[in-house]
Amino acid sequence: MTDLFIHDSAARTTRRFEPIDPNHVRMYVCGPTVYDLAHLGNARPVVVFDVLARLLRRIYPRVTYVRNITDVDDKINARSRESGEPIGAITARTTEDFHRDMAALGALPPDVEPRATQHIAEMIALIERLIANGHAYAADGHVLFSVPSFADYGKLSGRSPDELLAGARVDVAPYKRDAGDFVLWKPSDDATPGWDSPWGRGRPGWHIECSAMSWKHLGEEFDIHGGGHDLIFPHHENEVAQSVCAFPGHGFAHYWMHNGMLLVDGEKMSKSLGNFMTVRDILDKGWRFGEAFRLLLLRTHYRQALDFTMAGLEEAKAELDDHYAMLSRAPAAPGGGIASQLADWAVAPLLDDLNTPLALARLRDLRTLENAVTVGGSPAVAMERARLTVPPAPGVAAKAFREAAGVLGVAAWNADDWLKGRAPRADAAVPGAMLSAQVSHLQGQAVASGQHDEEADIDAAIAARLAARKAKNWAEADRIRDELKAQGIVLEDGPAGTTWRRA
RNA sequence: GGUCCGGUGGCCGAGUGGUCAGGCACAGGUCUGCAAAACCUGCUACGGCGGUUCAAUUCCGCCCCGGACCUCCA
Repeated sequence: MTDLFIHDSAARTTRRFEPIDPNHVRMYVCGPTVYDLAHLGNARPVVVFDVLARLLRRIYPRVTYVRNITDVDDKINARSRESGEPIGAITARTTEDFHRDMAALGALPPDVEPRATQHIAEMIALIERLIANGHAYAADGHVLFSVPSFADYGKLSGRSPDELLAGARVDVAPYKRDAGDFVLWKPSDDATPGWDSPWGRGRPGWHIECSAMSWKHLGEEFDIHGGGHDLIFPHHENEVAQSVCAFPGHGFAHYWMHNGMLLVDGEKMSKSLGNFMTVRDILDKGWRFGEAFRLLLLRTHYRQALDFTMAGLEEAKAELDDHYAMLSRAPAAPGGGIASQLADWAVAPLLDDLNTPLALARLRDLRTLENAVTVGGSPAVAMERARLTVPPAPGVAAKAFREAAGVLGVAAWNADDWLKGRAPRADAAVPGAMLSAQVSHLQGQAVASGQHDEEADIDAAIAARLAARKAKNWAEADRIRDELKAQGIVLEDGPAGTTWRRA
């Protein structure tokens, strides 16, 4: 395994990744504010940084991946006022929905998933440090960060405080010393959640939670901080200001990574625009569309904008169908040797700032290699790209495929279950946490459909067709095939007999 | 208005100063009772105008178009 390079938003260039401690890589990614179902755009950073976490774990002996849950926020308060549902119920339910949806996208849980409400003490401690260091002040029940006190403010997002003010879209609160100052702590009235603090009963501002939680779980300084591109300003800019000023001499995050926005009809999908589609909407099309959506996300480089279309989702689903068909055909083969060499070749593009589209192209070459040696055909073109001089033995390319696909987190299901559209039963490679979350959500669908009886009917129809074919009664054989096709069952005649799959 | 990112073949989408991306769709072929699957072949593009260079899709400048951010946002 060679070196990893990642694009650092702060440096605005791609840098070789050099961990603070090669024996323990630490990463923080901004998680959801839990007041509503996750939309498609929310899923992008989850999937992107899931791939990064998998890659880091392949390279380094220990990785701590922290992704927070923001369960105190004025949007949550507003939702509660509108619906009458208690705040605790909203956040608990939405957190559970989020876990379920992300699991259905094949995202492994982070190592630590801190809740903002459980880190109020750390936030208060940070704010006290900032006041003591002369970077924050209390005013009118609020505590504000003093932007002019931090010379590097604006460095991350690449703007000067003057520019920021020129385009500011909000009125400046009277208690601010400087128009750019932002809230660390604000007072709560009796109807709003609040915690006792040196400045009275109140609640945290938006940015302080991430500074507090990354500090608590990763320390004053850590390797990678990730999130959506739209968080660079003000969220991440303010995080830097808070953390660096609270802990002078520490660099906070060494690398900043930001994923591009997911668009729909050419515009950013966002809750404020109301043009969003939820992950749940995708899953309602069938459990296989969870992984199809994950593949769709990875087919575009993470820093590019991605325009979501249903046609793209269907294409991703079809690609997975072909992958699983290959996997179900391939014989078992030992790992190591050529298999690991091919897996490394397929994964290698990820080392270049997570070039998932190229890695996926190599996965397709592994599929072609396997198909050529197990089904028949020429593996020459794929061999050339994979720099092979001899065709791999049957099963070897599939073995490599499984290993490389595991880093991308795709093609993780049992191949036969996928093809036959059965209740998902993940392969052993899929960790239990993911399995249980997916099965609990999805198992009901298949069981309710009376799947076992249906499969018996399909097998009977295939047997009847076989008899017709033996009698050279082609009309009857084709009639049976067409009848099954109308039910979404596709038959394939091969040398080893007839197989079927669900379209 | 300010800052930044992008415009690649019918569609999606990597990448590169000179030699292959890849996928989908489409067309043809091998195989097959037919079909499907699989494999093979074809389809050869880099928004516009200048500049640098022996050579630019790739570097620079300008223009056009799209998008993001400018204290709700993944």
